[in-house]
Amino acid sequence: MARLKPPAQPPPRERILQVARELFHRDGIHAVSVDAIAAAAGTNKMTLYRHFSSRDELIAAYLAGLAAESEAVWEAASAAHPNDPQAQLRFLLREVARMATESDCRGCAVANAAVELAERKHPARRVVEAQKRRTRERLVALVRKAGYARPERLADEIFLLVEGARVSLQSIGPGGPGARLYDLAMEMLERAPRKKGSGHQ
Amino acid sequence: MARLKPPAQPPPRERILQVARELFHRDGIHAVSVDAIAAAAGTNKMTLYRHFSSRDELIAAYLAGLAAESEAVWEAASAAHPNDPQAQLRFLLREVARMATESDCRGCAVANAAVELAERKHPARRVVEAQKRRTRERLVALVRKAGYARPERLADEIFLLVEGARVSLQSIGPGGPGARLYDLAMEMLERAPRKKGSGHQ
DNA sequence: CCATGATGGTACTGATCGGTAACATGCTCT
DNA sequence: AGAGCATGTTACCGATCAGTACCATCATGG
Repeated sequence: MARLKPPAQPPPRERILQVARELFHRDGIHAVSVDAIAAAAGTNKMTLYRHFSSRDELIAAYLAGLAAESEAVWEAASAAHPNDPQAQLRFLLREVARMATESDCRGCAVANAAVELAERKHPARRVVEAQKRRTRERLVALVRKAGYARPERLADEIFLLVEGARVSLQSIGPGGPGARLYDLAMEMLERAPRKKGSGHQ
Repeated sequence: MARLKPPAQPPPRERILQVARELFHRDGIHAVSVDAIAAAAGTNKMTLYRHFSSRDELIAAYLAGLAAESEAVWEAASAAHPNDPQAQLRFLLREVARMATESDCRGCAVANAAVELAERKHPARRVVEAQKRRTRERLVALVRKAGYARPERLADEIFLLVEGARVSLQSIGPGGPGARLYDLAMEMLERAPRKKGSGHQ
């Protein structure tokens, strides 16, 4: 008796999204079938299609989940170092650099999706573009808040370094230029000119 | 009479590779069937399989062709500005920056292949990795020849900027940070410290 | 002029996959 | 207990695709 229901397991929609997150990122979106996702989630295709009207919509939901995760990282940075944009930058760069040096990491799942989904009208592309735009804006804002002159320029520089590190991880491997990401970005932040009148060193 | 044979058209193998280059890059590797390539090349699947033992081998040949094309660009830079590594760097950066701002460009086909072909044992991955490694080495050599201190570091910085510009082109679009690629790289080259004793300004 | 080899064309197989129908099960709330 | 609803299960359809068999065509070279 006393069948415990709450701890049983999360509802199928969450399990499906969790499994999709892992398999899509690890094997590539086009390489994973809905059957495989449903099976790995401990359910079946029918239940999957009761929660997602199509495979493409599952992909879009997957990407939306990634975007939410990215937001969470930014908020974690803000929470860890409130009112210290320099420390937040270091925090974020440390996070992404750590990921971009793991040998089994497949880079940025959002950027990968953009590469895999070449059709310009794919519903997931809107999510991808929105997420990248948002990241760029947050980065610009943070760099500006840190007191740098030409914040858009410096932010874009960092943005490109990060994106480059994460793609090249998949082509040239973990020993490639991406291994220098943290050092390069940190030196860039140290050398970059501050806005005059900024209170920083 | 006098049927002209030489100008007729290149042999099917070349046509197939040419079409594969266009379609694989434009639509993504996994989105193009061998039927589509054969048809677009004005031939058929049977003839395709007489020249390539499998689809994967066609992909590998496609990537080998891209690598050869990349070599040609480096040699063009060397030929256009012999014994002027600075000018060669500008030449190469201008080329890649021009491509990375076209709205219909799908970035680096080699890097895209690495993203699309997640299986670590895919025969094409060897070609991808070799090409990227080669590019990195050439860039390091050129930067060193240009008289910079810390050439590996500066070369990797440029490498990451370029790679980042070409992926982000596909996610955030042509108005993204990649639009600054040329300016950022040029300023980086101007500001970077030279090896002491270097004859440059 | 005929043999040979490369190519074009058609048709097929076997497998995978997205998506759906129909039915069975089991939980929840009343 | 019973209604209702989400879920599990199986089977199926239609389409696509990699790869192959088989034959027709046509140029070339002896």
